[in-house]
Amino acid sequence: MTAGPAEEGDEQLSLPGIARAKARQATPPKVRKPTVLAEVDPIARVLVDLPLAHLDRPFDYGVPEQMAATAVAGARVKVRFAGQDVDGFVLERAATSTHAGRIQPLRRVVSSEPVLAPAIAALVADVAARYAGTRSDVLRLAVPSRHATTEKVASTPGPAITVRADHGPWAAYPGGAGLLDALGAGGNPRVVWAAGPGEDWAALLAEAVVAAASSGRGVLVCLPDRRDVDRLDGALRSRLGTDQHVVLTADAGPAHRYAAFLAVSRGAVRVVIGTRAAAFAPVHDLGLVAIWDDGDDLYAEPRAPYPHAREVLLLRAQREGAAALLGAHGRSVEAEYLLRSGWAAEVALPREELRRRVAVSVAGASDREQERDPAAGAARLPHGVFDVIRDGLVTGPVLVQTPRAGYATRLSCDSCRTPAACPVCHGPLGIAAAHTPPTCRWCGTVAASWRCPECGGRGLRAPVLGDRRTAEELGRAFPSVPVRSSAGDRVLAEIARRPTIVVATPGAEPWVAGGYAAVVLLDTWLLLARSDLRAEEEALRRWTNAAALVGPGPGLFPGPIPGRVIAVGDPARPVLQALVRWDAAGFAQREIVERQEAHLPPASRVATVSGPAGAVEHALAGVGLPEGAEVLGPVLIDEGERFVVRVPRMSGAALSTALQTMQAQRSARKEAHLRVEVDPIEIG
DNA sequence: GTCATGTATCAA
DNA sequence: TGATACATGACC
Repeated sequence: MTAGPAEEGDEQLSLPGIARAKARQATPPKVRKPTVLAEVDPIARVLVDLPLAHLDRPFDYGVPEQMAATAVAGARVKVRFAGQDVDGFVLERAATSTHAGRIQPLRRVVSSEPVLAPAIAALVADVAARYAGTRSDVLRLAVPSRHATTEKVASTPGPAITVRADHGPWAAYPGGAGLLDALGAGGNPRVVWAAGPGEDWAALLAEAVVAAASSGRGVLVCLPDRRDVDRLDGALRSRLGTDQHVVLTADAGPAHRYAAFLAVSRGAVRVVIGTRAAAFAPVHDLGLVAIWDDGDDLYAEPRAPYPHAREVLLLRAQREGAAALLGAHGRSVEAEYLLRSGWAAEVALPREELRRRVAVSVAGASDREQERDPAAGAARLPHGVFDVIRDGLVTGPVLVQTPRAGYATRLSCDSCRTPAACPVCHGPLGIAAAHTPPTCRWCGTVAASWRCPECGGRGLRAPVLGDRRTAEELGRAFPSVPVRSSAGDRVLAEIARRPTIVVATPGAEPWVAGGYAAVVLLDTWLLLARSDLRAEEEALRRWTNAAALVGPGPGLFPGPIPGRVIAVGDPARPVLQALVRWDAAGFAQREIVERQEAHLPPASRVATVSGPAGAVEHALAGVGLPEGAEVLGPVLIDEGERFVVRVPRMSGAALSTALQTMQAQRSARKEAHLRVEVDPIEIG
């Protein structure tokens, strides 16, 4: 045994006769009290917070007698690891250790609060395995940082939930009542719910929550952003009061966040709603996981290992035997895949009910049409749109959705608006800086003599648009009507149902009780001009979400007529036809077929591996990739190179395991860190 | 990651 | 020969 600086704070186990002399020390050597270990379960298996993939496993520590009662499973502790103090969580207590070497005692129990429940420890391991990451990375996402003052306050459990679900809001959905009954009876149905247009989705979601909660089980709901969380929060308050559920969002302060977390982890509250991080909430006796609008990219965690809230919830439903509900106006490709594979059943409105609720049309915005109607004054608003706005304003507010300025700065033909493609590689043309010629954003070719392949035009236009300019145009066209704008950092949550023009960017559309009198979708070509693979799916999701805010049209005779939605764009595009037919499911099916042929998710499982030039290729060469794996690349990126690995969906777990092993081996060999992303939302 | 140990390398 | 640098493996 060697003396070193680490010796100073070291403790010893109760082995007699090993007292260490400190000859050179001037002060008399301190007599260390030998550590007496706990009588019952003297071993604590500790998950140590280390950034190293090859150390991502539990280590055994001795539990000193005085920590016998506090070092409980789930407690935060400090331990000595390789000579330094590090944080960890007690996974479990045990009578014996299988470790042959020396066993160090725990240094300190930071808090006896069991913040890492066994179910969450298992989930953390599942998520780490799924995303080829480490448990310590996932733990940072799953367990909020401690707030000691908050911890001292006891949590008071709310009374038992006695409210029964009301079947009324689900009446229009075949299978809706059955879903609520199954949840109320303690069953575990798995459902993809296509929320209809004009639906008060939060009210329906609240009934599903009430149904599952009334069976005595816990419920967890994830929503994309604060606004949607607030809506469900409101709906739940009117059904359950204020003390039966808790809201977990990142924007609450650390104290408030930790208090909410503790209320859940202590079992005082069993209904949790929140944004993506809430997917890890330690809800007791989980009976239902639900997610609203799972296609929203806010569900993708930007921190390693980049898990997606939908996948986290599905892993929990699987492991904890809970029901699952995926609700959305549109349909993500992944949700459609759950239906196709038979894992979930669909709950949707019948066709005739859809037709009663909404009528969608598409207006082409050709220049000729604008010439015919110069009085309109607004270059992007074809005649039909004015009629819809004018008619709608008779009874209520009209929503005008317009893509964000600079959202996709791809040039397009200034006469027919076809997105401009590079003549060499068909990449998107853009302008890098003012007064420079158009350049391909993929290969860098300067397209000085560009000519539109569709119409032969030579002019290019930059999409310099925005909600403000649109608002000005509409204000001139309808001078007697107030125009309000909702975008960016000035998002309106809700407006009153009176004649108003509301100009909003996608995702910022204000809610209006009773629905908009009409919805207008402008510049659809701009949303489609994005260059990534999910552009169409994402555009349809955004249009559908705006269009779904429509309420019944003016209904004097003989009852409500369908709410009117009009989109400005190319009526021939399949994605706009899907919108007209209100058939996001059909579009998702079509996407799945195309992606199967192109070996793209979800038909295939894809991972990207990036790192310093040369390192990635070398690393992948040494990995035992599953059968049928394709390695694509490299693509040069800022920090080096990136490869894409894809495998048949069946081999997804094997791919994750292989990449996790690769990371462990690299970290043991002290090789450069590689970034691995399994199922990235988009590549590039 | 830190720490301890082993082997290679070099000036004296 | 000893001092130093760098590689390697354990870490409970």
